[in-house]
Amino acid sequence: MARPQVFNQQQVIAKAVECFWLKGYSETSLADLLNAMSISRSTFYNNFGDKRQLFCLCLQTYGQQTQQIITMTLLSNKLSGLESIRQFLHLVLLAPTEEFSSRGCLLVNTLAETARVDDEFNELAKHLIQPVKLAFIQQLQKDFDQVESIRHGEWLFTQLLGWRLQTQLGIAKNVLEEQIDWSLLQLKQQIK
Amino acid sequence: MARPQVFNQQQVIAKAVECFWLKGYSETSLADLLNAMSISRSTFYNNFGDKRQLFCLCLQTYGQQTQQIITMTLLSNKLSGLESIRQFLHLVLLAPTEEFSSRGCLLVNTLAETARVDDEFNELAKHLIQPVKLAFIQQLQKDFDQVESIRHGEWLFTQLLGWRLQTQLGIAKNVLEEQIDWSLLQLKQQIK
DNA sequence: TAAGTTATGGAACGAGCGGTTCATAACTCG
DNA sequence: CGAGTTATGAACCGCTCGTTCCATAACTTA
Repeated sequence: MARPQVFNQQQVIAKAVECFWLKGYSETSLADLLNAMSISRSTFYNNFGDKRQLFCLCLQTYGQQTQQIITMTLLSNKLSGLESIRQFLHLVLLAPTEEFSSRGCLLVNTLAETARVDDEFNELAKHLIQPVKLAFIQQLQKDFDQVESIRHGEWLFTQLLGWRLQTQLGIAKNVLEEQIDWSLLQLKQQIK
Repeated sequence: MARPQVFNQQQVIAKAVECFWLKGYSETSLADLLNAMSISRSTFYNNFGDKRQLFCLCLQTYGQQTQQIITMTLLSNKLSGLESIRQFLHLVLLAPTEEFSSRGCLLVNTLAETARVDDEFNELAKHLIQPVKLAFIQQLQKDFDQVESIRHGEWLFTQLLGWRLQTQLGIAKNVLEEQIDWSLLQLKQQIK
């Protein structure tokens, strides 16, 4: 009875994610989005509300993909706690091509961009990145008690934030790898 | 022969720094600046060129102040290498009031905001923050050889970036202090 | 006083922004 | 076919942005 949607919803959202990922929320104009998504202005507003709503949707989509990476690496339970964390860090920090790693992480970028400026976005990003920290803590509980797992998990999370910023400043991959290995080594030496 | 400048140049620049520090470059409007600086539109353009030029000036001013903190703490040479680094970190991360520490660091904020978006600003911020990393390395050379000083200095610098982000996300001061102490402890244990 | 410099307020600019509206065309299915 | 839904492009809105210009006033010094 009705004309079907011609565009692939997920594909179009993926394009929007890429825009926001590349330039951040405020620097991404509607023209940028429409161009990348290859839809008309009208279709945009009919389907996605407005720019803010689309951005929230993009954050959530990105968050889900992050969840999948966590599930694949951190929660697969094949490796020891620290080794699964190492695998995760390698996957998100070292494995991507230069073009991708220079984008950083959409959630971390959003945290930095919207801090002190946009509470709604900031809270959402903060919420969506929590699973990473929690997964760290969960893995560390294989080797440490509750209190130490939390302490070390939060310590690692802080470093992850630093590394994500560093990848955008153009840190050399081998330096980054050394730092990751060294940090994990410090934790390994704490295991009784 | 001429009417003297009525406003205090340094004071007015300090106000501009505060604006950019609070909301970042793009979110700070000219109206915000004029209001905070208490000067007219015309005076603004006559004295500071335009918004971009003023921002560069603010970054440099902030960089100089950072230099002074470095000189006071890191290069005073009264303490051991690691202890002077601890003093520096305490001063910039723990000592400020909640209102101040939630602003983060103007240079780090700028790095995050302008990455992938504005090369000129990004390069300038990157340049102005180098002294911090170099001072770390310089201090570590009291206890480590050249190669290890560089490695550990860059590692600490990465953590500083993470901590600066964390302070904006509202990390508890005591957790932050624990992390700093723990990181420095790891380095201390490396001293032969 | 007169010349020269600096500050001021206000008007106006062009451009870009996000968002709305509308008429029209494309399409599916009863 | 015709009802109902979806997509489209173009025009348009009001707003804010950074920036420029100008006439005028305030002030110092020769």
